[in-house]
Amino acid sequence: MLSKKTKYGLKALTFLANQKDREPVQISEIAKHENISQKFLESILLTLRRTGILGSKKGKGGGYYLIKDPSDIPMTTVMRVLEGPIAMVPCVSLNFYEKCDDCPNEDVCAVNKLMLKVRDSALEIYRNNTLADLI
Amino acid sequence: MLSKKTKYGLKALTFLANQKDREPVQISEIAKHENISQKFLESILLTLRRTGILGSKKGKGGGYYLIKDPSDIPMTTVMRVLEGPIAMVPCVSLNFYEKCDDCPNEDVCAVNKLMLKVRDSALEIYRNNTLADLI
DNA sequence: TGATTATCCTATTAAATCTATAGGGTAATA
DNA sequence: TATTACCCTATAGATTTAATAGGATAATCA
Repeated sequence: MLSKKTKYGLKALTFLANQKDREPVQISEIAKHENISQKFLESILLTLRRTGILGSKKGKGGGYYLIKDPSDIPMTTVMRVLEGPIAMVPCVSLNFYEKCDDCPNEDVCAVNKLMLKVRDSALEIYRNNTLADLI
Repeated sequence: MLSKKTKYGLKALTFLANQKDREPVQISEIAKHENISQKFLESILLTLRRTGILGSKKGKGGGYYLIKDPSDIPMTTVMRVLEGPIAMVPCVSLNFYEKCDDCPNEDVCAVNKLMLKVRDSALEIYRNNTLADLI
């Protein structure tokens, strides 16, 4: 199941991408428009800023804004930052690989075999979709 | 992330599919061979039996066995039984559809749009892979 | 028939994760 | 220098997942 963190993050990003200009938008405005708990959204936007997807401005007239063109923000990046690994098991993860401690041999593991295919198909979607494709 | 329930269930199913004959295999044997908590596995096998994927036999010489040919057990069935909906959000689920209460309009929702594609790609994998493809 | 075997079933606990809130700090603006 | 709005950490509440406990039931076989 997709976490609310990711869901809210995606909604916030598309809201920002839909702005006419790149002027900062206040957290409160995004939260209100997208029906999101403001404080929760605050921490999500902070994460997105730290990753270099968003920029921010303090003080009056401040807020968050996209730092890149929506077509330069692939869903792989967004998903990994918000949701974590795209793979459903660590042993098929590209960016977060980890050996399963209960599985003696990856090469003959059915779970590994199946989840590798699932990962590849998901990856293809995320790679071929940018923020621009969602608006 | 894939739940351990699903992971263990898949391992148990492939173990059964790898048996030469269709003789019942005891829970304890599967649990030992696949490094799974026996009691936890017990509840998983029970679920698989209730869904009609496995058969069981009580008493001496009893155990669990596949009730169908591995090539007649698609991963869509297995995943839905063990993991639940294939979709990552209820609003794009075929078998477990539910409207999001925080989202006023599905048609313009970015999350819906993206997750629909992800669901379709996952579904294609699960539909085209049976238990026979995992062994 | 009765002892043994192994599944069947419910309830409960323990652990982990997710979601949300609280409360104040910091920097920019006018 | 007052106001605005982001910045940051900690924590609590809720939910889900994983595992355990303990016995009931049914089949087998001597």
